[in-house]
Amino acid sequence: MSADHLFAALASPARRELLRMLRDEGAQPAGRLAERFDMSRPSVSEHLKVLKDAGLVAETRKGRERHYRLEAAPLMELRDWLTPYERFWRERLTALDALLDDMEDQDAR
Amino acid sequence: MSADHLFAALASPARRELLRMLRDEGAQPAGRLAERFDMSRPSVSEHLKVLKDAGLVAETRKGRERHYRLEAAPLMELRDWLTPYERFWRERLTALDALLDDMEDQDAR
DNA sequence: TTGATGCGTAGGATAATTCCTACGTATAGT
DNA sequence: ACTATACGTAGGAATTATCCTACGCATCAA
Repeated sequence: MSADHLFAALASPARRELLRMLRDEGAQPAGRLAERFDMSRPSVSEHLKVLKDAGLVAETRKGRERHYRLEAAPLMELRDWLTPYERFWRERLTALDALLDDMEDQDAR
Repeated sequence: MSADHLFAALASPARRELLRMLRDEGAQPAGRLAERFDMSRPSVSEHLKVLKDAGLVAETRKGRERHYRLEAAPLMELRDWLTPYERFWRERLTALDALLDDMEDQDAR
């Protein structure tokens, strides 16, 4: 629920890259993620922990492996957070449209 | 353009609150924003600077005042960043639907 | 021109983040 | 039982973030 954790988790490029990998390549064990990362395996583990605390990732243990999978629900909260700004954005656009219309009126004279 | 600056700017609750104020109350001078903030005025100034560097805010100088206004365009980039995750989210939902359908089939027997 | 107002910048203390290596724990295979 | 594998955690160094007070620079008002 805490938006703070969510935004903080997304602030790191490394964590966003992890999310992207899980999104495009599906659930994976931590080690496989770390292999293609320019970062030590333990550091990747910590990033995964941050993502887990933010609810962006969930783990299922399979033997000694831990598969991580993307949990997109918090990102939909982010979309909700964004909504009132979209409205603002559109207002700005329509204001711009109005301005352009005025300029056309000027030209028409 | 750099998504890093954008995400980093949004990581701070104080900065998100500033954005909300500008969104809900319109453009304002820095001092008026700081008045209702549990934070020193110079600190608010720095937060505004971070927001400006991220393109989320623009200033227009009016005499000795500086009016800050929200620039929502970068947030629309954020929405674009979000899009491929929405697809993932829907896939999960349809997978859940399929599962529920299966369970109904089971019950129907 | 003088004094007050609106804001930003400088410098610094403290806390948080980010990365590492070393180590511990649990499972799998032999 | 013993070794190798897949991880996480501990502890610490280096960087960055976050806040403050003190100060400087314009602008306005008289």
